[in-house]
Amino acid sequence: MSAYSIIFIPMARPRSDDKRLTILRAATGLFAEEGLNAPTARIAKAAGVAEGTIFTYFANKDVLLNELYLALKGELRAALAALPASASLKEQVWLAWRSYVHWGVSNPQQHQTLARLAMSPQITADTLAQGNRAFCDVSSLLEQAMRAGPLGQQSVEFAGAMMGAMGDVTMTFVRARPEAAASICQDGFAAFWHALSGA
Amino acid sequence: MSAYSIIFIPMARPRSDDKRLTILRAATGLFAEEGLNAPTARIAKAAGVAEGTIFTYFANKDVLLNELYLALKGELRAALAALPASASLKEQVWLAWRSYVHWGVSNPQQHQTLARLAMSPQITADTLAQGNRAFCDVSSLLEQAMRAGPLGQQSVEFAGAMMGAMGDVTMTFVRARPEAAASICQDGFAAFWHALSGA
Amino acid sequence: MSAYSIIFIPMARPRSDDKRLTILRAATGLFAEEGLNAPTARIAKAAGVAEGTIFTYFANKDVLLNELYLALKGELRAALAALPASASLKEQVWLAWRSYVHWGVSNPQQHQTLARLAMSPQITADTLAQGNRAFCDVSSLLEQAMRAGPLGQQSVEFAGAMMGAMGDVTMTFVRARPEAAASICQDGFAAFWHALSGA
Amino acid sequence: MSAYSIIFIPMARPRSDDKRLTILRAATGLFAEEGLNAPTARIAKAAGVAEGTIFTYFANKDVLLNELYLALKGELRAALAALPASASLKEQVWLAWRSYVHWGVSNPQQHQTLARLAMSPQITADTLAQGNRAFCDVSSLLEQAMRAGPLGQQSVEFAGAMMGAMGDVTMTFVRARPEAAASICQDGFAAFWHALSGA
DNA sequence: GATGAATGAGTATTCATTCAT
DNA sequence: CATGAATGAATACTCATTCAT
Repeated sequence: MSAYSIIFIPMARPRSDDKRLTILRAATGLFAEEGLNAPTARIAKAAGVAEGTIFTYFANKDVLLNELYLALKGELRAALAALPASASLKEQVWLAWRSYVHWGVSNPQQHQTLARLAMSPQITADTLAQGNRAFCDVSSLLEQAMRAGPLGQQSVEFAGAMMGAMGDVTMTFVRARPEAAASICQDGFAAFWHALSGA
Repeated sequence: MSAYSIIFIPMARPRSDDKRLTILRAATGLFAEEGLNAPTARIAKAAGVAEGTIFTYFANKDVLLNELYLALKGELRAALAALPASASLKEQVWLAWRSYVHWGVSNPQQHQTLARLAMSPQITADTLAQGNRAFCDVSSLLEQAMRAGPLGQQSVEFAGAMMGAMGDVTMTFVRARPEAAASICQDGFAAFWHALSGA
Repeated sequence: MSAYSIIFIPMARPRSDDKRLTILRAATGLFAEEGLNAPTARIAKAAGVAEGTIFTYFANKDVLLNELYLALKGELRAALAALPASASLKEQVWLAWRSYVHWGVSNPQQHQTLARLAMSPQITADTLAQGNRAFCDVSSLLEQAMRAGPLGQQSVEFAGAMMGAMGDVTMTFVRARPEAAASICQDGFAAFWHALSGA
Repeated sequence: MSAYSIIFIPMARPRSDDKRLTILRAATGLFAEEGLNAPTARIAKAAGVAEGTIFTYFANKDVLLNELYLALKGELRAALAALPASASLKEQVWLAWRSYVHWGVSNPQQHQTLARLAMSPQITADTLAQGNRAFCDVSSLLEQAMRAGPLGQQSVEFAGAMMGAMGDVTMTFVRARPEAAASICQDGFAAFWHALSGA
């Protein structure tokens, strides 16, 4: 950026990011428990801030919803541990799958809220698109894996959506029987891998 | 009144099943477009009845939601054409899959509203259970097909949920590219069949 | 009655007085328990008639309220047993007092509803006046008794109102301690008689 | 903010007791004119506040009613001027009576609303009890005065209720003929005093 | 006449958002 | 910037009354 740039954003970042995150976290919890129409007043209380404060961080509730969607997608992305390039394709997909399921199981509120947001009419197409952008490395993995499989003629997005959907189902059943988590997660992956690669 | 009737029971306009359905249909449309918190007043207007009329057919909005869930599940069930016992297992599953995807694609509002209801905290566990009861014949198909596959150790419900989830994804992509409906539906099924049977 | 008539309405007295009374009685009970804004629908149900039937007997709810007021005043009037002209003035007043208190205690719903109606803005001045008309014989008793007392300069209505108010208080306390009914009723009368006659 | 304040506690507009009172006063007027089911919206308008504001001061209408009851009882209590211990018993009771009647006559809305609230099923027994607590000094007066009278065997509450009831009647008649206020008030008291003391 | 479904104005209450402090 | 009282449009639900059967 040139020294002549007109818009200068000082380093003094007001509106502490900390408080912003606290609000998002409180919203996540409430949305999981009461649905997306949990009142902003309750979110504020859960976050330990004043009702009005929410609106210094988010222009309105819709903005809050969209930013929360991106934040949760970001957390999920961060949870998908680095995929070691040395490992085999199947192993890499397995690692991605496992971290996805693991994230959903250990962060049930985040996962459920993310699922609800994804279905909500308040999340814009733009936000949805932007949310997917971070997952391109997983996409390229899937692209390779699906080539010879039954979805060979379809788009990577199709395979990605399948992974999300099948992963969600798997999480649900792990949650119901946590003691069988490992086998459920593995069997779910086996099913997904067959669906993807045909073998 | 026939001359044979001895006891005269005066009767006001009977509650019409037709009107009940009109309301449910209007609700389906609005819920698909605006989410489950579409106001009852708008539902009434869309159904062409007075606001109060909704509450002669449904005690409150929650009841409306739950009954709508069951009604939509029922429509879906009815759409799953009779499965010919003569056909092979794979063929029967294929027919079920195809009718499911077809139903969702040609009834997008019903499908989306059903999906939203299924995630909503207002639908009781009891309603969910009751909704599944009608699908036991599909379940027994899946049970046979999954035995030797990767989900062999898991419950039928798991397989059923997978079918639902994978079908939903398939519908979404058919909707985006209707001209490729046939191939998308088939490829989706191929993926599902691999996931289910392992072959 | 002809053998051909299916529906036989006896003397063809329309709007059976019986049903009218049933409705008034049901209203009395509900008004006592829930206040005067108990819904007409509930009154109908309690009376065992259809919602609409109420409005063939009473043009609207206000009319129902006013007619109920008069009906209850009438019942009260009927309960004030004939006052034997042979008895002394004090004894006659005592009999009137005793029957009043007794009526209120043994008909708590009637009494409470009457009290509520009397305070309600929906009862017209005309109705109130008409309700008092039947009590002129009691009035003339009071008129004689009050002459030499502290209220000697005031109107009979004043004394009548005092009797009503003091009687109501007495009923309330009898209801709270029914086992002491007799002494409470007597002491209440003694107080009233002193207030009235000054001795 | 003073330079001496160490801790800065940001404060929004504090909840004003003034506004609370304005609402209660508006409610008093409307309840007197239209009965207790005057809509909250109209109360708000009369008080010059937004509809929602009522609910920042009173959790719901029932709470408003109960708090209004206590407020009115409080006003009445405050109106019962200090009773000079030097005066004779009868004179003290007379002062209490006169201030009571005077209060009711010069605050007809307060008085009528208080009377309606006292009969309403929405006022809890607890509120009623709490409302009476402030009147114990009057009670002890009555206790002395009633000892030798016709109510000697009864509770003070009985005498208190009589005073309230007889006072209410007196107010009503004063209101009808304001020019005769003094004599009506005195005669009413004479009647009450006879009822109480027997002389 | 009797019935109860239909009506729609009316009601208490909620809630996103603003703004005085 | 934070706060939370103030706002008023919006919402689910009620209820007196009408009217088709």
